[in-house]
Amino acid sequence: MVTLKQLAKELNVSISTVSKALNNSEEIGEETVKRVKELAELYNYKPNKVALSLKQNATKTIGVIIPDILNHFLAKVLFGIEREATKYGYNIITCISNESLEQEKESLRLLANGSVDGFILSVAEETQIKNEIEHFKRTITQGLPIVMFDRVAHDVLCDKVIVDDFDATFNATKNLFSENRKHIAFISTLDGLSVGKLRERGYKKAIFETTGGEPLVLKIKKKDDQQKKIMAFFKKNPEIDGVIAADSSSGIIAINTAVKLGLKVPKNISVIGFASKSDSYHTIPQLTTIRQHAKEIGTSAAQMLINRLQNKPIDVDVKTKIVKTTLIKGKSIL
Amino acid sequence: MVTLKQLAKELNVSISTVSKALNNSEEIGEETVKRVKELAELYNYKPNKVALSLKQNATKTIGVIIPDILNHFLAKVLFGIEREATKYGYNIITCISNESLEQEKESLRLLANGSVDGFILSVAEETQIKNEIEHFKRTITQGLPIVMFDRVAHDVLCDKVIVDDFDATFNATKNLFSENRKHIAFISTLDGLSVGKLRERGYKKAIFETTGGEPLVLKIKKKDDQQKKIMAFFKKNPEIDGVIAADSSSGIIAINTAVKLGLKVPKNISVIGFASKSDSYHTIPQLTTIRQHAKEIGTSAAQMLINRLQNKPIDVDVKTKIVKTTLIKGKSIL
DNA sequence: TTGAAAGCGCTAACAG
DNA sequence: CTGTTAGCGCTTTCAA
Repeated sequence: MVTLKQLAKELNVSISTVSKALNNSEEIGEETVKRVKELAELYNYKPNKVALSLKQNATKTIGVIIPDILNHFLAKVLFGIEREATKYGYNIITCISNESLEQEKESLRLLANGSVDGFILSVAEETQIKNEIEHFKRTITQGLPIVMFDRVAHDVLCDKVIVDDFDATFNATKNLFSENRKHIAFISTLDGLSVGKLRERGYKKAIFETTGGEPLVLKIKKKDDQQKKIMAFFKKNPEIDGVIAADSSSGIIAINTAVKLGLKVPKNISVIGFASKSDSYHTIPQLTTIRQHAKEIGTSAAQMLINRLQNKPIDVDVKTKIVKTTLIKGKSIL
Repeated sequence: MVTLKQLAKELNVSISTVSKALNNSEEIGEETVKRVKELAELYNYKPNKVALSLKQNATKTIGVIIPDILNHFLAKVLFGIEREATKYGYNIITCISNESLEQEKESLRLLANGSVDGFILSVAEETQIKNEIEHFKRTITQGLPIVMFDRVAHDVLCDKVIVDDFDATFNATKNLFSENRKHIAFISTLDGLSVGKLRERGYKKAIFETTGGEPLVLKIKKKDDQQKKIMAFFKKNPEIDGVIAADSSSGIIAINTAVKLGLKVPKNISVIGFASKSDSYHTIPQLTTIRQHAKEIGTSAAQMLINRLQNKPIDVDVKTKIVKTTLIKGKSIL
């Protein structure tokens, strides 16, 4: 890479002249500016980012820590963050915590050394289970703002972007009741997560409000065979005529399992799942989905962080933005 | 963030003494080292990454440019890259080209200013179609090594990690012939990509070698309704008794469609698709998949790049690593 | 209109 | 054993 120094030498002027010329300073003579710019162009000069960062004490880089890149929702949020960040001239450094508290801490620690100006993150499962928040607080105290999305630590004072998980399942369940379903089950692989709990509560509230009957909940662990669990669940509870799935794969597998068991979807059983558009094509009939607008969540999170970074006076009041879900009707409900 | 300067002042020693003490230099007295380390600990001192990068003229950061983060395969490669990079103390800056040549160029340009030490990338679809490679060459000439994976530009001299796409579909097709299938179709959404073409060729070669009959190919465009296309294809060609799907969703939809049409899988029709483990659970029976070992591809790519970065003498000969696919039998073939 | 110098935070050669 | 100095590439004040 060419440096100002090299250009200056070649042009027989000083480094500062070159710098000013390239930055369109009024101070420099027209002729000089022209000469400088031409040579810079020729050598494809680009200001060294690292030097700029050091000088300006800001990297224009955002640290993003997500628990799982293979999760379609999280990947899509990342996409949204990347788009928005790029738009404002920010780069993103991505770390994957793998749902591990240790890795989350480590990533935070490693990047909190001037590598990034702030963080956008979704809390790891282990962190939520152990309810650890010190590492977040420490980071914020150090002067690095954090924006949390989806899985948030409520006790940490920072900006947040969340989904209306409770309302989403509440409304979805109500929806199935309104098409006269009597035995609506809830299937979830997200038991350890704040969002999983909220979704379960929304479902239960709808059940209690409507029938006063017993909720029917199937919790699946990561290591379980999801297909087998769901098949066994359906066989054991043949009265099930509606399913709310808290995650994308459970909804897909529920439909396929129902079909396999000879049930007609949606004639005999309705299914609604948290899933993306592309997931909904993985079943026949197409899955009715609760969309979380992952990309918008990413966009909002990035906006909030960049906003905070650019408003120098440390704004004390934190904001929580709720991105509302939308129920997109496929053919899996009446 | 605390700096050496502040520590030095507080300790009444020089900056370099502090620096040396913290770096366990032999030069510094035991007592001093102790005092320095204690204060550093107290203030949670961490060397400023940006200053180090400037000094050492290396950022320990890798630029990763991928065409689509929502593609499960690419996301998994990214995961592999992140793991391996982290292991060696490298961070990754991720850019998403969105299959666009312009964005790919822009990302390369924006990061080639000292932000990263090298690149790992998979070529955007538009770039492959237009066959543009100048931006890659320019970057390499600038001294930034590139490692390409999966979708590579063969005319660019750089390290590459690729999949044995041709062999994979060739063998998969042969496999279906060996279970006595007579009318094997090929379904692909990847027509514009180098890997899509290779997969088609592998299939065709197997067809020609075995039956001498006509290949039966369905190409689906991004904007098409994939479910409808596949349904129509099956209806128009009821003789089909085997399917090789070049992408993950086509395989899943093919099985679901077959089931919908009343066919028994695998009794009446076998299906093999390029897909991940989690995808294979999206069908009943479980999809037989060609696994690309995405994570290993990421790991290898990262290793190759880091290796090149650490072997200062610019190694001229480039390597291409082929990661072999594995056929994982589900229940969708005999 | 141009240049010299300081400084961002750090390391390292060299001097004391 | 400790300190001074230079320098990584850049911007910016101040001096010429």
